Amino acid sequence: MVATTRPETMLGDTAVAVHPDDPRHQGKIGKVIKHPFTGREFPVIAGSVLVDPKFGTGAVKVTPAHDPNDFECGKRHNLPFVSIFDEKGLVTAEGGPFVGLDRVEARKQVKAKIAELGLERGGKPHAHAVGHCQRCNTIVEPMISTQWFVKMEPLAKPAIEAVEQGKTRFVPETWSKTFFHWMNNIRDWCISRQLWWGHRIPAWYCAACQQPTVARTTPEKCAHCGGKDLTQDEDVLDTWFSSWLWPFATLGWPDQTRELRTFYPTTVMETGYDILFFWVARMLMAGLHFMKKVPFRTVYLHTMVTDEHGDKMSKVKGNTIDPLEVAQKHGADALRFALAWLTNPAAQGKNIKFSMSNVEDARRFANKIWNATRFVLMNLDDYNADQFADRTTEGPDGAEFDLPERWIMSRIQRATEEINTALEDYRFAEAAQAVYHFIWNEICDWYIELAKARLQDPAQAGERWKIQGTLVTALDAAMRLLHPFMPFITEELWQKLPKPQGAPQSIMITLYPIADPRYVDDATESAMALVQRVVATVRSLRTENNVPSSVRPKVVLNVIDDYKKTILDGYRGLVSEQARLGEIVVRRAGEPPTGAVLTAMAGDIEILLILEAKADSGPERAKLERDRATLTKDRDHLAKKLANPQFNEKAPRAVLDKDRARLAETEAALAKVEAALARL
RNA sequence: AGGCGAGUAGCUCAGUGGUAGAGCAGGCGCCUUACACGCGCCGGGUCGCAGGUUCAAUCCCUGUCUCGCCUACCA
Repeated sequence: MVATTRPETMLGDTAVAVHPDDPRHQGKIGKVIKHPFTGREFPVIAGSVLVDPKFGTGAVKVTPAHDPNDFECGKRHNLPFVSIFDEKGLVTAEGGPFVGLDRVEARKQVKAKIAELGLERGGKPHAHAVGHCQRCNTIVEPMISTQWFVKMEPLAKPAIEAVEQGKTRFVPETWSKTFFHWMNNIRDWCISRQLWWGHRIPAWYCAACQQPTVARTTPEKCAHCGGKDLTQDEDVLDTWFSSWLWPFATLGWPDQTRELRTFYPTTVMETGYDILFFWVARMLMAGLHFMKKVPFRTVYLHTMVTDEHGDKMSKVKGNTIDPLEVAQKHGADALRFALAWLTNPAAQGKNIKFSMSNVEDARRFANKIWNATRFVLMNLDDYNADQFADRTTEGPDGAEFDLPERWIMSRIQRATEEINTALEDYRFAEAAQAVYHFIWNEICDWYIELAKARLQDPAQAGERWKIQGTLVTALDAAMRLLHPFMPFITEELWQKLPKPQGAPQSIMITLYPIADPRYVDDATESAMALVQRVVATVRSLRTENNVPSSVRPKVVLNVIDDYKKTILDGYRGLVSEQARLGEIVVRRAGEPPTGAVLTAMAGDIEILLILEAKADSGPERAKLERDRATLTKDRDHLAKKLANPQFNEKAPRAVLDKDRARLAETEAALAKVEAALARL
């Protein structure tokens, strides 16, 4: 008794296989079976590969001409290969009484005939794995036919060696494992395709001797018998069979063109990881075979772009996006930036979940850049680019520029460094995010804001050209850093920026920024960080306590060291402007002011906001209590850590010093919070 | 079944041996003369689970669970 999901194929059976160790079927191996319909006689064979004794009845019918596994089995056991379907899916003469039936009809009738003869032994539901056409869902019928293959092993070997020797490397490197696994187990490549268009296979069959003649041009006569009646193979070549020639065929090969000499091999091949075998590995093999050199030195593989649910885009499913439509709606820059933002080196099984909201975010970013540039241009009426050309952080008198100018110059270098490093490592998302952060959070949120009031202040007219020049410098750097990610808007805006004599005609031919260590300024950055911290804390205090933006309260800053006093004293104007304050007093110590006072801590700096009248102390108390909880937790954690003798003994000096300093700061801040709470 | 990955804030994802970050989403307040495609502020995470190594683990090791991808197979 055998089980089958496809009864109709029994017409082509030429054996029944059982497992050699299966006690149920021991005596049957070698016996001959008579086919109930065709009358054909065939053996019961022992098949340890094909048969899983735990599955079904432990006996399997073998149809070598219509099943890939049975085909292999048929070769192993020298079984006849009986084709029971023709190319239209109709039963051939081999099918005996069923001849001429469509395969679907044949299935019904074979089943009925089995029942009629009393041979049916029941059935049960079974999830089968018969192949279906992806587009029309028709069952695919495996059949035997003559097709052309490329012998892959001799081609694979040099490619494996090239990767082993590092002539081509994968980014991320982990893909070389997958590559080796596939290449070491490579199968011959079937290049025949039964499509109605494409390059016809250059093989001709002789009517006289049936032998194939393979030639570059249409042959006059059969290479074997000289026969003149030749017919070309109907099949066409697999598309990848021409694609694997891409790296050199596109450059004029087989002619030794200038382009071929210049661009072969190329540097980076970039594609989705699903293309690794289809194309990348094959280009590598073809390149080594025809050009004797690898086609590219680096293969960058990114994850697949899927829809927002993580489903692979496919025309059949209808979840594809049309890049041209997206570009039409949101701009090519937005589309490009959105993809860059999401593109990091491929981790297997992960993908880029592409959604329109990413494109919309990128478009907002483009809008932001546009407006920032507009602001700068609006303030350049009296600006002379040539005057500023060689100045960056100090004036002709040798005097340093003001804090914001020195700060953004330093930040330009940091951003440039970060972006370049990320790009060199193929971490495109990180690079894109770094540009975004630099432009939005540093240039727009801080530098432009710090520039505004000073540009309008008649008392600072002498500073004006420095601020203007620095704004232009920052935008110039920003546009050039962003250019690979948003080529169109950056060119447009860059063209509008004032430039000194002799500047390049297009942003495309400017140099990509390189960090200049001369402008990296740690002291300036930490001073600015202090200003930012105090401003942020005051803003938070005001917002949480509903102090309207029209009110400009006086503030007292109690600091615990001279460094902070000097910095905050020196930049009271900036703090006052950004935090919308009135008078600012910075002091080392003093009695807490009486009356309507709001208190908050910026690290260990105590901020006392003095109001006309104080209303509800609830929000202030809640915030101070939250601070107290956090600070207490931090203090306990640090104290416990530092009390551990093994920590003191084994931890690096720098870590110890840092933690000790942090404990001291935390304790000081906590004491001030406690005092403020007591006063409430 | 074998191979390869991933599990971190509501979502999408960064990240580092020294007490966690972004974008978006959410809440509150603002038309503060570049931008409401905006500005300011706020909330939110025992970094899948269990062991181990270490002075110290989200990060290293082992096991485990879940999810995904690739390859093979499913009479």
